[in-house]
Amino acid sequence: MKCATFNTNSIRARLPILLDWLEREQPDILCIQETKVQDKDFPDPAFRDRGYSTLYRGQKSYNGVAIVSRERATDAEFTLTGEAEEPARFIRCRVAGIPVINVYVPQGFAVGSEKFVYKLRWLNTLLDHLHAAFSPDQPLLVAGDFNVALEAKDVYDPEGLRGEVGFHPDEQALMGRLFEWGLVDLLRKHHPEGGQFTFWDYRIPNALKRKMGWRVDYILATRPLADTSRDCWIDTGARSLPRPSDHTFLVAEFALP
DNA sequence: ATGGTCGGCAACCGA
Repeated sequence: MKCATFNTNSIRARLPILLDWLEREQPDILCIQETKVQDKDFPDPAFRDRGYSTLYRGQKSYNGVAIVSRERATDAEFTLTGEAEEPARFIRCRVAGIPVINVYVPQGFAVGSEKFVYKLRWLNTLLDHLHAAFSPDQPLLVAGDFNVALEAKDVYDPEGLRGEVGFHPDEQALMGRLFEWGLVDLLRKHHPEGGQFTFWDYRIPNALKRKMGWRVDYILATRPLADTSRDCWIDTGARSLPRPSDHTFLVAEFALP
């Protein structure tokens, strides 16, 4: 079983590279963030034509999440119940019997801002949801864009970025509680050396070429599922095609049918 | 080299 996550920054703008990757890699499950499309405009036929089933929840201009899967998903929920509710950032479902959660964690704008407080609250709500609805002893996949880098080896300039949004101890502490609960960071498990990034800021000229990246996208799994993982890797996609995203594909392969 | 990102969507907001 192959699972992946990808922040598209507009699924319509990125559809050619997304479909190219889908046909080439044939994942069983793909979690998508920042679709930036209302449900009525989601490009459903492109996925159906390629043998994939879809779940999506979007809104105008901002946010938007989708889960694309070979097997039809069941038990779909689109609301992270709790204090910090916002549409189009969360999907929970089951695919082939495995619970799957796709998240687009708020970016947080700037440390100390209202949006930063909201980001911390959102992560807290996710943690509460895991405690309430799941057990770390059962298979669970959590994938998405968390907008948080964990350690020095996960950003290009740890000294310069420490304390900034996306690399702040309060965010990292909440991520740490996900791991304490029982989620395993699969890229870290298979490639602990670090220095591998999933995101480069468009506003920094030639950030990709200059290796000025962050690791903010994750595939996480509870121990029973993580124990079956064969590998996890970053795929920058077909950069020769027009309009590559500022994020990469992140992929995990499991020893499951 | 006197500029320097995207995308959505129609003036800026969000990342």
